[in-house]
Amino acid sequence: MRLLLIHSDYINYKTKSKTKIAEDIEDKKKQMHFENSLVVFTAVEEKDEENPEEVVENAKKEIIKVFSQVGADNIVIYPYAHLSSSLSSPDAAKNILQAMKENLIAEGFEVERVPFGWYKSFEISCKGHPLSELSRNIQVEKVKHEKLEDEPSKFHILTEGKLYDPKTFKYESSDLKKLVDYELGNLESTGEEPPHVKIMREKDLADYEPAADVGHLRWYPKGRLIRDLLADYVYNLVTERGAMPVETPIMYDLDNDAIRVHAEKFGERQYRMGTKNKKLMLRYACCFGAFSILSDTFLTWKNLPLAIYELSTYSFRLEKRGEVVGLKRLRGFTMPDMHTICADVKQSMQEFDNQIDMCAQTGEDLNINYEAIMRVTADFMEENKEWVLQSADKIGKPVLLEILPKRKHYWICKMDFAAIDYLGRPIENPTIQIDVESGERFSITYMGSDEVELTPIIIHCSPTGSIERVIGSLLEKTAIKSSEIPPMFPVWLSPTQVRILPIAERHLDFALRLAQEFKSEKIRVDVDDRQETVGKKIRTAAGDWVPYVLVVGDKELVSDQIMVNIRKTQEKLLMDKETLFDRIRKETNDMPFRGLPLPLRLSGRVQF
RNA sequence: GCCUCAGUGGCUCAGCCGGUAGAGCGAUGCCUUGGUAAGGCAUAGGUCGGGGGUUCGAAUCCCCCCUGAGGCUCCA
Repeated sequence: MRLLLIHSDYINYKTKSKTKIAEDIEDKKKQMHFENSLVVFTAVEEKDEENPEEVVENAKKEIIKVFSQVGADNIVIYPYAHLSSSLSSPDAAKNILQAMKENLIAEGFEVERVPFGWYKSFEISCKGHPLSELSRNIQVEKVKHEKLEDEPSKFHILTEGKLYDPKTFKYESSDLKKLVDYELGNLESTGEEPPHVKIMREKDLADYEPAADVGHLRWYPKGRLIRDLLADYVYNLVTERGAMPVETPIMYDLDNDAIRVHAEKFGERQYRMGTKNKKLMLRYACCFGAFSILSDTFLTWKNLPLAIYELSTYSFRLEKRGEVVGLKRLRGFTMPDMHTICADVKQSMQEFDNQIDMCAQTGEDLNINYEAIMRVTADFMEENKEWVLQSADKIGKPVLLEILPKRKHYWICKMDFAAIDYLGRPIENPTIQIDVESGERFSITYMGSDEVELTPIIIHCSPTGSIERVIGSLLEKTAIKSSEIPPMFPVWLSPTQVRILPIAERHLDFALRLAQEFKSEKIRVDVDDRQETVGKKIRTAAGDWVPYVLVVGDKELVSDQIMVNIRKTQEKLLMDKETLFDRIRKETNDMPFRGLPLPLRLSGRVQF
């Protein structure tokens, strides 16, 4: 419910003509005048119908609160549809407005309700003091009868084809133990901030954008580079496995039934917007665009399985304020999202197995330890027990298995991979889900081998999870490992891979020529040409987490050997440049490369 | 959204039982041309998150709002 509260010197209105939904009224209510009134312009919304008692109660409290602050004499409830783009039915609105009036009268207030469903003229004089114009959004809790009836899930630890009780299982991995504790609600909190938040700002990767909504970030060049490299990585990963990249719009029309029903599964967590004639939602995943393409594509059984891929820059989820944190939980985030059309459940299970391998691969490539949770419905487990045990076993270590007594989402089987952060809490990253609802809902069909139209099964898969969470996981890991190795990114993701420090000004030309050689080897290099001491420059390079720092002075001018500081091992080694080229090439392997998005010379840089 | 805590130069923070805003880092300028984690001196920079209130006087006390952190809950 939306309220606009105006403390007025006076208000008068006059009914003009009826609309189709007009209520019958006495003559005296056709024209009225009130003085020193708190006028409550009210729009009753669709979601209010779920719990009318509560919305009336909450609205009453809010009105009483304002009333007592402004010192009005009476309350005028004025139906005003234009405050909302998702109105309730007229009957529900009339009932709720009437209930508001009666409840307020019961509290001893003088209340009048302006007729509903009439075209009216009105004149209002607003007092203009600070509290004289207020708007309120009255929320209702979703009625939680579903929750109450839910049987709890059963949890097991699954390893080498056998099930164990999570409470008594002997954990070799402390990460898995932490994940299980979290899932079963046994995790005690430390009350600290996850370290990645500070690091992402200190290292000029990303920051909160105060001019946007909560949970939307600005990305500086270094952070942008890492995002792009990770995006390139996932793109290569999925296209090599046959997925076809597409790009789809970020907003969808809620008048489309399939979209509305799918969107409603997400409830309040959507950004809604509208134009004059349309109600729109911002996508919270790529599903909408992907399904829309697939339902318009003619598919036959020979095409399946078939995968399309999109990197959602951005997906939007209106997470609750207290849930939004650093890179871990955002309202605008970037998610690689692949949808695979499978002929039937059996084929989807084969694909699911392949995608487990792909997700596990990302953990290895990014050097992040993932613990896995497999979640299945009881029915699915019963029918496919052998397969579930085998698939989970592909992880190569114990996984947590959740068995849901009833299907309550669109999936019957899913696997989630989580990294564990510095504070021992999971960051959910890759995910695979077998979806048995969306094919039908979005009218996706394919021609079977006997020329009958069939509905496919769809797998959702994010091979890395959101890009922001991947970066968050990498940063958390640096904090966890900082006692063992100096914090740094993998070399292929390091914004500066090699930094050259000329000792004095006369070495600058040499340093710049050397830099060009690294550049042409596709290595991101920069030169610290600032008028600072070597000690200071070394310190700055350490702060920038540069993997290789080269000091060049008089000796290097006359020799092939360069003094190289290696961050990872803390060694200082003399080597020639070809040796270093090889070393970096080996370390960055087949990972994507992009050039340095910053000035080559440190003296030309700005601080963000 | 609810509960708890916080917001002071670009950054990290001190000042907070009311009485003219401080430091370090960074920035700028000058000196120093230096071989491995902060060279020296100087200068600039703040409506103390915003609004309202109490007071002769508010960074400091009170109220509302905004932003951030933690928890609850939910997720990629």
